[in-house]
Amino acid sequence: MARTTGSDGERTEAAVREAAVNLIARHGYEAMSMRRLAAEVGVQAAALYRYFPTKEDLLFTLMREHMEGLRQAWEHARPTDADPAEQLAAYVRNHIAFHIERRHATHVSNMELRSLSPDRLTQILRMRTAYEKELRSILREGAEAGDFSIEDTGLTAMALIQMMTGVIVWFRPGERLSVTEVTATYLSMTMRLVGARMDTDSAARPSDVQRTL
Amino acid sequence: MARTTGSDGERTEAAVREAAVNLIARHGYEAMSMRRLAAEVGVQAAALYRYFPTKEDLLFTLMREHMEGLRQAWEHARPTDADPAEQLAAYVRNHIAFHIERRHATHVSNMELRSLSPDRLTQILRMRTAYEKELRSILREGAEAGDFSIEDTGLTAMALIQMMTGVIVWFRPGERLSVTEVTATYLSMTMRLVGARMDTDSAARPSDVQRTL
DNA sequence: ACAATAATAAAACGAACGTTCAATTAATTC
DNA sequence: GAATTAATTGAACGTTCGTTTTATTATTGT
Repeated sequence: MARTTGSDGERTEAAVREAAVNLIARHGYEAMSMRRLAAEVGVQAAALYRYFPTKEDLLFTLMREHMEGLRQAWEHARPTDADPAEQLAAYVRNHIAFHIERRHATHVSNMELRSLSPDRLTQILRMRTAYEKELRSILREGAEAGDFSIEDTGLTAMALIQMMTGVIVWFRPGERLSVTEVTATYLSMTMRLVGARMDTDSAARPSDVQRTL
Repeated sequence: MARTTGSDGERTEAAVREAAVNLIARHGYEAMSMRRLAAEVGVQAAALYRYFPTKEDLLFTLMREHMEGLRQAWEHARPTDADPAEQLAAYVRNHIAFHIERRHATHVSNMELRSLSPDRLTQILRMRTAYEKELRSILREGAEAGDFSIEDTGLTAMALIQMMTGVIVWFRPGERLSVTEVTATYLSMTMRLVGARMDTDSAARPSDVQRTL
C-alpha cells in the first residue's frame, strides 16, 4: 500500500511530536524506537522520515521548541516597572505554571541532553542559561535594593530553579493539592528563602498571593 | 585465549561497578552497551555475565547499594536528643555531603528508574520514601514545637530535597565555591525557608553553622 | 481528465544489541 | 604434580535498531 485516504502531513507531524514527547518522557530517548513511535501514531516507521531526517533531529526539535516556549512565556508574563519582589513572584508563577502544564516536555528537555550532539547541546544550554540569567538579575537587583537578603546570587538562583522545577517530579494534577495551592506555597517558600522584606505592598504578601494568582 | 594472568574476580567486579556508574551517568543506561562497558574494564563482554546475570541486574545492584548507603549515612549522622533545628541541619549536611561525593551514582539512581522492572522499581522507591519520611518527621516536629513555620510539611520536604539534590547538577568541585561554602549557604537557605526561629542556641545560627560544619 | 505532487507502505540494508556456549588457561587445593 | 576450581576468551545466536530505497496510492492544481 501507499498513501492512505485522509492522510495529512500537518496532522501526522503534530501527532508524531506529541507521541514522541510522551514516549521519550516515559521510556527515555534511547529506549524509544522509531518503529514504536510510528506504531503509536498509526503509521509505518519510514513515514517518520518525511518529517524528521533523523531521530536526533526529532529530539532536538522538541527541546528547542520547549525552550523557546519558555522564553516566550516569560517575555509575556514579565512585569514592567515592578519592584524585585513582584518580579520574583511573577517569575515563580510563570515557571511553575509553564512546567506543570508541560511535565513531559520538561522531562525530555532536562533528562535527554546527553543524547544531543555537542553543538546542539550547546544551543539548548545557551537558551537555558539565558532564562536562568533573568532570575539572577532579579535576585541581584533585589539584593542591591535591600529588598532581599541573599548570600550568593548565583547559588540561590540555581537552588530556586531546582526547587521549582522539581514540582514536576511529584506533582500529579487532581491529587491532594491544586496547582493554585502548590504555587501559593512555593511562592511563600521562595520569598522566605530570599529573605524578602514583608513590610511593603508587594506581591509577596500571602493575602496578595492568593488574589493575584 | 582464556583466563588471563593476574585476573581476580573481586577486582574485576569492582571495576565493572565503577565503570558502569560512570558510563550510565554520562550516557544513560540504554545507551551503554555491555560491549562498551566491557571495553572500559578491559575485558570481553561475556566476562561481565559472571558477575551480573543481566544488564538490568547490574543497574538494580548499583541503585540498591546507593540507597542503602544513603540510609546508613543518615543513620550514622542523625543526632540523638537534638532539637528540630539541629536535626534539620544534620539532615541537610548529610544529604549534601553524600550526594556531592556520589554525583554519578545519584544521577543513576534518579534518572534510570524507568529502566527497572515494576517490582524492582517498587523496592527502590520504598527505600527513597523511607528516607524522605525522616525529613518530614523533622519538619512536623519542628512545626509542632513552634520552631518552624511551615504551611505544608509534605510539600516543603519535597521542595527541600529537590533543592538539595539539585546541587549535583551544577556543582563542580574545585570551581568558584567549596563544598563547605555551598553547604553553609544551603543551610541558611533551608532555615529561612522553613521559617526557623533564630532566638535559640541551635545549629541554625550562621555562626554556629560555620563552626559545626 | 490529466499531470504533478504529497503521503505513505513494504521490503530491505548493515550494524549493533543482550546473551549463551564451548573451549582454554590461570590459580588454588590436596 | 595432578585434580579442581576460577576467570576469561572468541565465536555465534536471534533480535532489534535507525535508516534508505522503491513502488504505490491519494490529493491537488490546471
